[in-house]
Amino acid sequence: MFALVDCNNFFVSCERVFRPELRNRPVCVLSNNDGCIVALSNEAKAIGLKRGSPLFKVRDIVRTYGVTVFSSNYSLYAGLSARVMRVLSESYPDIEIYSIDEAFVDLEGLPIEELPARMMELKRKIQKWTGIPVSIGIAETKTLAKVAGHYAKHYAGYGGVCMIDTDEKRKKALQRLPVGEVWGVGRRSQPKLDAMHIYTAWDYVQMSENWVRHHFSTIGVRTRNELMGLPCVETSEIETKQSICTSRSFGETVSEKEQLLSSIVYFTTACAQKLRAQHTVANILSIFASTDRFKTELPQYRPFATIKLPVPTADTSELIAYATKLLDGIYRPGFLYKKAGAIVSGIMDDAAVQQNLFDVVENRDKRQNLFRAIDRLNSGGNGGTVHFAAQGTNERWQSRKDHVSPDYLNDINGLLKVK
DNA sequence: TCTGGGGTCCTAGGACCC
DNA sequence: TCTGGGGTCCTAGGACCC
Repeated sequence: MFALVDCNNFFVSCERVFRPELRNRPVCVLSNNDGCIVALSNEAKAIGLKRGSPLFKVRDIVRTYGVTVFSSNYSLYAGLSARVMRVLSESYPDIEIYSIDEAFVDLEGLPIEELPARMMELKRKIQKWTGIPVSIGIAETKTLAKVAGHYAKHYAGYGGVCMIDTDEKRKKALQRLPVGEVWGVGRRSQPKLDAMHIYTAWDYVQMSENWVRHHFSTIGVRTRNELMGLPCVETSEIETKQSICTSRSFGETVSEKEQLLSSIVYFTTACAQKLRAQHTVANILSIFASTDRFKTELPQYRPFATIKLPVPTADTSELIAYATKLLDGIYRPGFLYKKAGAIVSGIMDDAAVQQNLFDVVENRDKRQNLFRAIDRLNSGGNGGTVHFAAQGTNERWQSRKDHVSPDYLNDINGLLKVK
């Protein structure tokens, strides 16, 4: 059996840990640049707010109901996530962290009849030790555990823990679940499925394997098997990422090349740091920029440029030099740029770098030590302690964060603000 | 005034090889 | 008269996840 442990309204719950007076109140957390709602409390959902809504379109609701709004505070969420996962893994060593707010627990070997009580105890412990409420679904496949988690979260009667352990319960659960809610199917496919008169997860598993393969490929077959109780979803063993993208919308549009370049330098620097953090190098670098796609009355320009590097690298200054060249090739004056980013791909282990006969960079080993030192200085809550001059400081493109909470976990001044 | 930021996987089709 | 069969690799696009 597997358990899925899922933090409830995670970003909102993180903010509430340090602002307990906000329990039972409508609360939202916004995306980067204070753009869209990405997390909501149940009270915010109840007054009609939805995930994905741009804040400016729901200002009236926010004002009328006195909704508390937060800019996203990612280091806070990452810190609390680590605490939740630590509590989890101390009780159950075989866990798979699936996302910032979810983990699967392998319950093999434990008596099934004990599982509900054990998971209830786990839920209580996570709540008490971290302040984060969770829901737990238990079933014999990960997809069914997700289904069980759905019921645990949305039906108060379960008390936050739901187990699907018999065919009868499975049938009931699937018959009441719209197929678009199933993990791996997705809402985009719901209209297509509706047209075929497949409305529930139960309808979906009634179709033949060949039919599912034809219409929804091998992934669709896997999902069908999982819903029937046949485990097909492997433990994900993606330890290193195959591509890394860093990009942001700007707080204000920029048109000067120097401004755009400083943002590209910042994004490239972040990519290099992420490469080093997973002990890899990359041999493809891409950059892109974009005007505001919502302002259709303005001239639009969305250039993208890419280059294959002679030697794979995670050297910030080397990547910055290539990124600068790429920008030279695509920059056009007269446009108002609203977003930009950098992508590294062609990623491989840093121990497996092939030497290039025409390599012009000297002292690669020494430079590696340099960046190791820089990464140490910038680690923990000390991001930005050391950076390249080309990145600039306090540039206009930096994201808006009008409602950000203190950095409670890393900054003593933040803690002092807790009531 | 104002609309997020990451990732992964699969398939089809074309280019190219023998 | 008449034109196979089998493979790999790459890319673009779509769909999914959080």
